[in-house]
Amino acid sequence: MTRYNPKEIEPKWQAAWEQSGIYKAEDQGEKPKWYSLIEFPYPSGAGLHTGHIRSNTALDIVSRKRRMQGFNVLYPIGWDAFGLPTENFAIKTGRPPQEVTKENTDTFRRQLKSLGYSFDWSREVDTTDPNYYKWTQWLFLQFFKEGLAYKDKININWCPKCKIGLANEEVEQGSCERCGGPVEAREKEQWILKMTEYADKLLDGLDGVDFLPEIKTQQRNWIGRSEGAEINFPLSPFSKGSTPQAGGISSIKVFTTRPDTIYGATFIALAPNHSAIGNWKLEIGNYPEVKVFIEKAKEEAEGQRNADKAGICLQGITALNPATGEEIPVWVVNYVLGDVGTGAIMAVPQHDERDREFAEKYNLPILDKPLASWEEVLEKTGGKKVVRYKLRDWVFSRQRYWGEPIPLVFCANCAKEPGENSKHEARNSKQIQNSKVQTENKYSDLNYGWVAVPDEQLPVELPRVEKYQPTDTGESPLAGITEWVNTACPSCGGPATRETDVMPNWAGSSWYFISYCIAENLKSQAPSIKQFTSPEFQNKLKYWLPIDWYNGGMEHSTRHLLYARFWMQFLHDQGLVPVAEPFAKRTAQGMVLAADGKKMSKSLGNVVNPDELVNEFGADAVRLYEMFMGPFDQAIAWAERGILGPWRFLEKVWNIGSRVHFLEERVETLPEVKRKLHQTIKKVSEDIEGLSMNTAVSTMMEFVNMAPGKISKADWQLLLRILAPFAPHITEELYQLLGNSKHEVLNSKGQSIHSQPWPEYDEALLVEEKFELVIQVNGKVRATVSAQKGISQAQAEEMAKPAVSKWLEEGEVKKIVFVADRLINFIVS
RNA sequence: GCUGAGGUGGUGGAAUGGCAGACACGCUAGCUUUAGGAGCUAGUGCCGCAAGGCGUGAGGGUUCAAGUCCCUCCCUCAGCACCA
Repeated sequence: MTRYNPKEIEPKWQAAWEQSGIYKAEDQGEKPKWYSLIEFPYPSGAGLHTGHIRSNTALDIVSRKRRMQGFNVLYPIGWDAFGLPTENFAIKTGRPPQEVTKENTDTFRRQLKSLGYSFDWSREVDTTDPNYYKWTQWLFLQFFKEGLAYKDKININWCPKCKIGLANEEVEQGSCERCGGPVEAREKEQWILKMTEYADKLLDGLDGVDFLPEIKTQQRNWIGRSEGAEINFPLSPFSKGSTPQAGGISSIKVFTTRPDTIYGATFIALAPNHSAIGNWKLEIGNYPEVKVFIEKAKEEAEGQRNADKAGICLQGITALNPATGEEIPVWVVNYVLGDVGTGAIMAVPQHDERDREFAEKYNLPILDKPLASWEEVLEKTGGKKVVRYKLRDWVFSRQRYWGEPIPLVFCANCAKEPGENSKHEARNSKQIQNSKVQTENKYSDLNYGWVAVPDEQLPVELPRVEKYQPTDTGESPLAGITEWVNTACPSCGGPATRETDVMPNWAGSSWYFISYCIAENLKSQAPSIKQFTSPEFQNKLKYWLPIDWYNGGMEHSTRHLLYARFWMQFLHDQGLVPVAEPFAKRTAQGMVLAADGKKMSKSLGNVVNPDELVNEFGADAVRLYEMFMGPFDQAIAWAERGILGPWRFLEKVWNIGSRVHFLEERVETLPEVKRKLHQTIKKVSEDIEGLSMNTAVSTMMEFVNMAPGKISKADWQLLLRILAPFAPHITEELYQLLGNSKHEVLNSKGQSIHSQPWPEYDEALLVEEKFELVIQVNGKVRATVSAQKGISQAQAEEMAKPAVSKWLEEGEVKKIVFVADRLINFIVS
């Protein structure tokens, strides 16, 4: 008998699987399809980390189980390789990011292969490959052509440290989610995708998908739909010293989700930065004090948020409650936010905690007025129903180098006479009206003169530059390459300039999951609507979509996951993809923390290196440990010696499985072992579906602990099969050792354990004949006795009494509780 | 502050209202001439020589029976955060 030596068997089987192509997915066939997906990794210079292994292994197990269950499985892999770390590395070392990326993906590929994942490597994609991003660019142009990409001068979130503009989704509590530094507002012209147009579809789509509830909650919060009304509160013409037309303004527009409470509205509260205040300099009697208050409130807002409520009454300005006709004062308060609603509220102390707190502090009236119907209020006040969203449009430009060039050209000549872009502008003007209602997002005229690069000129390739350093002026390094920037207008042929901003790193990941279905075609075909809608593309998309199970990190709930859904909703509307919701099911793994409970990081020196682990213990032990270490969805700290458990387990499996003659000597498995085997098959089958990988592994451990010398060769192979998805190498080796194939190189699909059917458990064998009857006196366990299942209460009493006579004699038996096949409880007093 | 999920040995963690601590790490003792993070056997929640008692964040309750259900409180994590 040889020792268990993963170093020898693992590379051997990895090569054999690759050669035989058993993990290659077919694009059609008799079998039902199954599409498993993990988030394709960002190939950082640090290499694969333990978190990747956790996610990849879990879905590898699911995928392998599905293959054994007879599915045609697609489990693909690729590289999300655009992004800042690579670019920053390039800046530091002066090496082209293309070269660095190649090195990093090579490392990742080697590491992933060393872990024995059943990826279909023939569909590998790389977002930085011009043959990939020509399609990313083409898809962006579909948004542009439909008027869903627009350029506007807006205040963006600018990270001065990264020298990059950020999307709302990339800002966490005023800080850059990447570097943690403070984010400032900066006015810039940006390309923006009109994600708000899809707010309702993104919301409604959640109803039909199987996402973790917390992911749905996060998305709903992020979209933040609220239905309410906008109501104008006119300025009072009656009030002394007040005018109905103060500073050219005759009313204050408020947004409320509770128009029905308007009878209780006893004052108007404005945000400190409400635009009307500046126009009332002359009318406001106490303007100097108001100004001081506003300055203070702005300072506070930058510091802590939960400052005590405070406000100041605008003397000389009085509004009318349009429902009651009563005069009410107008206050500026620190608890109303300028960027929410209209920046003005009708304060109803009776119904709103915050208004009440404020009213009590300043002795403002609290009116217990009756509620009205929405219809009545809207009619009476001339207000209108409004739906508002927290979701903002997606700022899509980045002033950096390492991203997809935005495939647009600016032509001053074409800007003069709109013609080419007429459809686009017609749509925009229609949306301008909608957007006023919805989000106040105005469209500028900045799209005039922007011309799409024609399909046949895609990709717009990222030119090699000498200097990757971003600039403080907020211009992309590409802006400095005049020979690239200056080009001919595709529309009129005149001189024109290219857009020099690039796309955010979320662009390539917004559609990569459909790219896997058509990976081969994407490479060879030039992007065009004809190609994309061809049967060649569409049949494959129809076959594979939606993704049956997508697993990834919780941190992507409001970024990648929202963006990807938005792209698919849009592409579905364009008739380009067969489903609107790409992910039928979404789960998330918990983080793998370092042994010290902190995040693994280079600077802390607490990173666990997968290469060293695989080298020391083998891929199977690493995979098994990461599944065994704790509940899948929970953050968990790496334990130095924890891997020894799974390692010893695999040694036990090896010791049983490699003594073939022993297994052959035992013709029949002992009954209790057989029962345990079938219980194990059931438990493992179910646990995989619920991602309860830790208990699946422990169940198999229990079984292997009782199996030595008691199991037949045939039954042993059932254990190997349910273990195979977890530990694919050792199980393949042991399976072949039992004489299932004479070849070390698999030359047909049937010879691998991974192509064997998933074992079914025998329901009849699960049932135990005996059980331990628990005997309690007054609810306390005093004895147990082995009994036949199905015994009656009388039989149980007879068996139990002698065992607990000592306690029964202490009093009189008042009551007996009997739970069949479980326990008997004597109540004595 | 609100919402959700949690709090179980020295550690990671198991437990359809029915023997709490499965499985694993660690530890203790013994065996084995034992290259190796070895292997094997026994033990390992706490107190107690034992009988037994006590034990799932704290306190109360329901129940023959509570880690599990209900109430109050404390703490941890996640999400939202003055969203009108």
